[in-house]
Amino acid sequence: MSGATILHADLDAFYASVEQLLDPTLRGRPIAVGGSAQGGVVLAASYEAKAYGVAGGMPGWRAARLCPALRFVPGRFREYQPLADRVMEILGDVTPAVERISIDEAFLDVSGSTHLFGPPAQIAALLRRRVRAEVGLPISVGVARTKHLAKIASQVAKPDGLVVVEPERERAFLDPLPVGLMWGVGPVARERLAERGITTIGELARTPSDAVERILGHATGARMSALAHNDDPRRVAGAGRVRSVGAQSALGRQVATPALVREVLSHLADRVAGRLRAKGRAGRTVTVRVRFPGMRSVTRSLTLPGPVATTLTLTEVAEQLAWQAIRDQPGRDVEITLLAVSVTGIVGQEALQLELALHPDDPRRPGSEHGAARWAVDRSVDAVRARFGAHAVGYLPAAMPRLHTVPDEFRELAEKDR
DNA sequence: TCTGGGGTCCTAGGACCC
DNA sequence: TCTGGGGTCCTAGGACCC
Repeated sequence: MSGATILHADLDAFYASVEQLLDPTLRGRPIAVGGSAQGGVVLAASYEAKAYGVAGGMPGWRAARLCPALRFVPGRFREYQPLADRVMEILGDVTPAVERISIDEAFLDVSGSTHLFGPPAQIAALLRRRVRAEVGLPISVGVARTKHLAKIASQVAKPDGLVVVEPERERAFLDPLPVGLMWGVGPVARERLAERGITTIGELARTPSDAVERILGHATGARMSALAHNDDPRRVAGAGRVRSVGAQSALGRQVATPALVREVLSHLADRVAGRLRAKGRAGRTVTVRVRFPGMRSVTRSLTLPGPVATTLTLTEVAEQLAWQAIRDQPGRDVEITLLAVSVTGIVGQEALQLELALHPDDPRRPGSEHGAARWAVDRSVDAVRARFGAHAVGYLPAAMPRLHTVPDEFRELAEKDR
C-alpha cells in the first residue's frame, strides 16, 4: 500500500488505430470511424484528426468542417473485440489482478509481480513493447499509487506514452492539471467550477469540501473533493454485477405512428429480453425514453409486481409507456427522434418464475397462465437463434424498412464492451 | 443543420409504512 | 385531538463514462 504499483493501460484512439493497422494507407492521416460529412456521429478519431479538434461523439458534418481532409471510414467492428482481447491477454501475463473497465482499457495491480518482472515502470514498458510488437497497436500506460492517479497519468501520457507518478511527486503532479482530467468531472461540472475560478486540481484541493459540495451536489462534490485531495481508496477488482440492460435506436425525425412505434419497440424489446434471458436474469422496472426534435427527451417507467424477461411482455409494457410519453406532448403528429427501452431492478434466474403470474392484457395485474406460453416461445426462439443465427427467427414485423443507423456489429460491441 | 449505443450513479418529490 | 420522524420504494430527470 506504499509504492506506485497500480497501472492504467489504455489503447490510443482504439477503433481508429485498428483501422490504420488494417489499412496502411490510412496511417499518419486524419481519419474518423463512423459518421460522414453529411451526418451521423464520429465514433472515434485518429490522433491526426484530433489535432484538428475532431473527437468521438461529434456530428460528422462538424468534424468535416473542422478538418476538410478528414477521411471517413465505416469501421470494421468485427475486428475490434478479438484485437482488444489479445491485448488483455498480454496484460494478464504479468498479473492476474487485471480489472478491465471497457473494451480498450484496464487497471492492473502489479504489487505481486515485481519479483518476476522488475519495478512497475519496467513492467509498463514491457507491456507497451509487447502490445506494439504482437498486436501492432499503440497503448499508453500510467503508473501510480492509486487508480485515480494512474488513470490521470495514462491520459497525460497519451499518445503512445508512459508516465510514472512516484508517491513523493503526487501533489506536484496533480496541482497544475485541469479539473476536467478527473474521473467524474464533465462539461457541466467543469463549467460550474470555472464560474467560481476553479480550473485546476490544485485549486479544487484548496477549496473547502463543503463549498465543493454546494457547487457540485453532495455526493459528486464529496467524491471530487476527496479525489482532489488525492484520497482514493479503490482497489483493483473484478467486474461488478449488471444493474440494467437496455437498447436504443435513433430514428432520424419521424412522426410517431402506431406502426413505427410498434416496429421499433418490438425490435428493442426483443434485444433487451434476449440478452436478459442469455444472462439468466430478469428485471422488474421497465423504462422507456422518447426523444423529440431538439434533443429534448422524456422518460416513463413502470415497476411490475414481478421480474420480466419475455419479449412480448416487455414489448407491451414498453408500448404503453411510450404512448404515455408521446400523448403528453402538445399537438398532433408528434415527431420523435429516438426510442429507448431499458430494464432495471435486475434479479437472477431464481426469480423468473414470478413473471408467469403476470396478466397478459395488463402486466400490472397478476393472474394468468399465458406467461408460461410466452416463456416457452422465447425459449424456442432463443434455441433456434443459438443454432442458426440471430436473424433466423423472430416476431418482428418485417413490413417496415430496417433503420440501419449503426451496424449490428457495433451494437454487439457496445453491448459487451469488456 | 441538431448527434450513437451501451452503461452507472445521484437527486428530489411523493407515497407509504411503522 | 390531526401531528413526529425515519426508512424504503417509485418515478422522472440529469451528469457522466467508454
